[in-house]
Amino acid sequence: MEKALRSDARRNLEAILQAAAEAFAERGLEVGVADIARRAGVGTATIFRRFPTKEDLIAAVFMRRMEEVVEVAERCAELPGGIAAVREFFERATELQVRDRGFLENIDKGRFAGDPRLEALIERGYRAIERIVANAQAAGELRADVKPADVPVLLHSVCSGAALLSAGEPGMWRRYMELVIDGLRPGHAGLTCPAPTFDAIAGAR
Amino acid sequence: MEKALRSDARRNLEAILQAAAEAFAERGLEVGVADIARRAGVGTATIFRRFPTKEDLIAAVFMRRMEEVVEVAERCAELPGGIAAVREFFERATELQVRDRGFLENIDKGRFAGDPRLEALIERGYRAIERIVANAQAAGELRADVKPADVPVLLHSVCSGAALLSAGEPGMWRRYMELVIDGLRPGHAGLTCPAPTFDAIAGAR
Amino acid sequence: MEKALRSDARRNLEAILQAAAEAFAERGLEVGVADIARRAGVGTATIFRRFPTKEDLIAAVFMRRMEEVVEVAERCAELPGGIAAVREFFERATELQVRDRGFLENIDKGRFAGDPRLEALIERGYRAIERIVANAQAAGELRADVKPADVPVLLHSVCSGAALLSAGEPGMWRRYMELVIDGLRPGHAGLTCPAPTFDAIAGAR
Amino acid sequence: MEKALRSDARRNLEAILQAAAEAFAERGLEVGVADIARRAGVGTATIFRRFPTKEDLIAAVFMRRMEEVVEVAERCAELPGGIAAVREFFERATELQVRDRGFLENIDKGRFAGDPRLEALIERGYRAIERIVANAQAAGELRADVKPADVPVLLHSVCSGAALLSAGEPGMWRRYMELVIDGLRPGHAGLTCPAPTFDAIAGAR
DNA sequence: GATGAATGAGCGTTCATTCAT
DNA sequence: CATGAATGAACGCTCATTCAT
Repeated sequence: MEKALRSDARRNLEAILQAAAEAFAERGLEVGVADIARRAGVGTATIFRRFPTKEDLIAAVFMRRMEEVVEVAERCAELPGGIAAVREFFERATELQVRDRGFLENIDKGRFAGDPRLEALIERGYRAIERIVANAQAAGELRADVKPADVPVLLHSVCSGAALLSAGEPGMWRRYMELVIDGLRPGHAGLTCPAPTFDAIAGAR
Repeated sequence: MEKALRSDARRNLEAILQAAAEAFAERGLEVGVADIARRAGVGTATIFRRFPTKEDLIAAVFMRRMEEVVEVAERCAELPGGIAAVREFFERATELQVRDRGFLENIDKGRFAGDPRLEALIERGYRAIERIVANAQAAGELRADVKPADVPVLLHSVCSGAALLSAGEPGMWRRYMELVIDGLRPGHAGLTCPAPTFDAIAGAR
Repeated sequence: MEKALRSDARRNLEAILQAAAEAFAERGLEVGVADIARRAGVGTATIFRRFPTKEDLIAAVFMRRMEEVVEVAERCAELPGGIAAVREFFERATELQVRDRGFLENIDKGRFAGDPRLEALIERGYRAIERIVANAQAAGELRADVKPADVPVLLHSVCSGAALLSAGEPGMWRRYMELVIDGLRPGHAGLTCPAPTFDAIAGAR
Repeated sequence: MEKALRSDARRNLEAILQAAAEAFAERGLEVGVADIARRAGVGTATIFRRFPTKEDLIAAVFMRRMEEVVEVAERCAELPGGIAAVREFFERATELQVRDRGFLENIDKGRFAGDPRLEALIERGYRAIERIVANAQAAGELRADVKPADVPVLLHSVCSGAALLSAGEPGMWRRYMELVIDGLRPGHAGLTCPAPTFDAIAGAR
């Protein structure tokens, strides 16, 4: 159970998380803690009181964004099946990630394999993705040889590719999302490589 | 004109580039110069003699890899047209990049926009890609609304996505390459977002 | 407006400036920042918090000493005119500079021409020197062909010369000051070389 | 006895000394050995073959210039006595030193107390200065309370002061030399501080 | 003997983290 | 509890000096 925070403390915590989220998103994970503190209008020590290491702060920010992604997935899992739900998930999730340099770096670095809260959250996301995939495949609108674990991989693909252009062309991610989605439709030759499992994704790095 | 190097110097230079390439590939661009020197069996100053700054070393290593990629593209541009040449390019290029964290970081950071030698090299790559795309579209095996500038973006997409798995599953990139290639085949609905130009890729970051 | 410093910070700042002043005075400007930190009983980063570069620390120490010199000049400008005030200025100023290797090096290197606070301070010094010279010449005790800009040059002359002996013979500077002052008295043949302006002193170097 | 050098070696040695002399004069003693080697058109190792340490090279260059100064002194000691010979020495010696940053730095740092060849040379200079002073005092044109050891101190004074202006106003040293010489004429009040000995000059530092 | 490449100790500087107020 | 000052380990880089060719 989390202790109840005093109201000013809660406000500070929120300011820190928001400042960190902005800073990491804009400039990547190497922004200094002092920069974040300045943005949040607090002292550095206040940050370290809540987050014993910078890593912990990164994880918290990452977790928040990941929560949004998982919620998107869960909402999409409730949609009437079909490729439209897959596309909806890619759209919403890409929108959340493509401008967030820190988030993409976190994924690239493959961190946070050990955090149980994060793992539980991701587990929820996986379950939702499984339903999205199952629904679309049941509707015959998603090729059968695609597996749920492909989805986060392809999502990251779209975001990383589109991020190359996102500074100058903010909406360009949609183009690459569409191209990838088109590859997921039925009617293609079989894949020559067996599917990974979810477990392989954040694995040994 | 480059001066001929003494044999020991040439050996050391090669050792440095190889050590740096390995280190950057395995651990990313933040590896210390001292680590690289140790790996190469030389002193740190030996590195700085050849590469006045760490940035220069990074650029040299990046350039080497990029040369390989461009050569692959040029070779594929000579192949009999069709989607097979596109696939061949993606295969060979992904193979080169997917295990190289430093290379992917360089792309993500959009560096080296100002280096004229690199820009000339990339220009060559773009020309080759244009031919690959034109050939495949002439053969009716590549959807018409795909443009050459999409290729480097999609290549980076495949590599970034597959990199998530490459530690544990070294060959998995092929799966995602195939999925993306399938999205490039003709017969899909039109893309809702106009194509970027090459110039937009390494743009304002 | 300068923010008020916390008491511990103020103490450390003072310790740093004093340690730096001593170190530069004794051993010249090439003393390492780490040496100064050790002398001051602080970590190196504490120095860099207040002085972003070593150059800034040097400038601050230089400025402090220069302030003392300028205050001496202003005090001497208030004295009843005559050569005695000139001598008083040389005495007090030489006393301040002759044991300070760092200060003399700074003058020799002609640095800090660009710092506006320093230039304003030096301007004040020049104004005071002009008064000292005018008073002494009005009293007929200073030769008429000496100009104000000669004073800082001659002061540096005395200090540099006397510094050769100051280690073994701490009071010897007085001898050379007297010799130089004697050269400033009226009754000598005219100088063959026109006077410089203040502006020429910290000029192109 | 010096070994006879092969002619190319002698040429190299000369080139090194000249390059070093120029470099030290223009930019001070902190110029890198590599810079000097480049200027001389030799490799760095060639310099270190002749001069085991940079210090030794500095000493050799210093010695050469000092030889010129001593020769000037000896020539002036032969002139018909009077203040004119003193002035002639100051003129020639200042001309040699005022544009030579390295030389002045060497004097300021008080080095080379231990080199027997240098000490012998300086001894010769002292003897010559003693004669110059004695001649001028015998002629009644130099104040009696000035001692020979004052001369090198005052010479350095003139050079250090005038060096402040020498970049922009190359002939300005003459002005300060004249002012100092005027202070050496008879007819001034006695000095309050006893004269130093030659031994005190390069003493404890 | 001459070269220039290699060296490693040391520099100024940064930053996540701890401590005193 | 919040602050910002202090810390020291680590970084990129330089240079007098040594070594291999």
